[in-house]
Amino acid sequence: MSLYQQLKADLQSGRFPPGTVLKQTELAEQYGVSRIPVRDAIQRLKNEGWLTDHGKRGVAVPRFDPLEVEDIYLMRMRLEPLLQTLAAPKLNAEILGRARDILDGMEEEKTLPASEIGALNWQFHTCLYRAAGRPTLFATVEQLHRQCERYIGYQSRSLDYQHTSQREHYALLEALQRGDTEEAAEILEQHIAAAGRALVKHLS
Amino acid sequence: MSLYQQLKADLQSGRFPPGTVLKQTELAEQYGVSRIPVRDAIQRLKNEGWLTDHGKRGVAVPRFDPLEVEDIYLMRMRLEPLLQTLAAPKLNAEILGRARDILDGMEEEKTLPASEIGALNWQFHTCLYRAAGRPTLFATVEQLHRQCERYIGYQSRSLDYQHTSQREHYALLEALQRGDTEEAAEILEQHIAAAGRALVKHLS
DNA sequence: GCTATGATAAATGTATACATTTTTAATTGA
DNA sequence: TCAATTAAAAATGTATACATTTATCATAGC
Repeated sequence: MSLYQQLKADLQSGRFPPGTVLKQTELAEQYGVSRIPVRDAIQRLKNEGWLTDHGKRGVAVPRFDPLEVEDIYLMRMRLEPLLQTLAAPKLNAEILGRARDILDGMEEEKTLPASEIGALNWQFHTCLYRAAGRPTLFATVEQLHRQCERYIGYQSRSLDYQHTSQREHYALLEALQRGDTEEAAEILEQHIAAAGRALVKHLS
Repeated sequence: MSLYQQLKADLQSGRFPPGTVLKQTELAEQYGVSRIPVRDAIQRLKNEGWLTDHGKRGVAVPRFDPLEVEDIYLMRMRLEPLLQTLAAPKLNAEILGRARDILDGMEEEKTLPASEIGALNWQFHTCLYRAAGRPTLFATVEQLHRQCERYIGYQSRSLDYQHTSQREHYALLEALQRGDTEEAAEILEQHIAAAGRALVKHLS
């Protein structure tokens, strides 16, 4: 397990509260490594929004920023329906089947931890997105999702929202199955908007 | 001047043709530094699309990929009008004046090098975008622009396109001045689409 | 008491040296 | 001759040591 993964996990778990300033030297000591891997990890985590520059020295754990959440979800609302629309003509029974399996898996297990639900949820969408064969667009969409992870964290969502979300997932899948690409894009846009609202609500 | 800047400039200038595989050791030797700053520079350049992973060892200078250009411009077409729309209500005479000054500056100097034209062009747009006060959205838009830089490079655009582009810039500015936000967004979307087409045409 | 300036400490940037991994090439065996 | 296995080389990952920059604090001057 790389230091990047360790540090990211610890940031997710809340070990370093927002506002904390981290120094290379400190981190190297704490994790028992030299500063070289620390530097690498910090640079990656800055790109993913887990850390931000703190003046000229050190990096800080950013505070939760509702405006950042709003921006990310606005972007996702515009890019993900586009990617899915590009994927739609290339979907086949196998891919749609895999997507349905993922949904069914989320449905069955009532006892899944929140982090697992989140992972399956993203697997469902990427399973469809990947079919587009558009690596550049896919990469940006993935990046935005990684930026969201900081906010989603390990916080559990309400069961109420989880139900709504699953209904939307199935509706999306059915629209795609009958080839109604525009309807699917519309559902997805609303789905992302709802996720954004739920997240903002949860954070405040 | 950091190694990152040097390396990026050399990639832009075509010193390393697409397909070239670069090793940390080689680069460190060539630039007369140790591998530490080389590693830092490589990681940043990978994030900006100037380099890509090459299996498990080394990085490669990516070949020009029309699909990547299409993806980037599709994204820009959806995100930049959004950002500008958010900025529109916050524009004032001072900002609009600065934007106009930049345009006039591009107009006057007929002898500007292509790279300078490109820089001024981007200054014009960011001058407007910045007013939105949406750093996250702005950062993603900037990142997409940096990804474009690899393709725009130092290649000069046709004077014909340059004229059209400037007309669109002025039309955009006027729409914003009279408060017609929707018209401005429409112009911007078409402006980006045209830039994308011109670039693809130029590359083939 | 407050600001300015300089000395000290701390943090980061970089070089060198070593450890680990991966690739390459060569040798062996069928 | 070709495939497989192993030894050598090369490239990357990481630790330690040093250089440079930035921050902190104490002291001097107003």
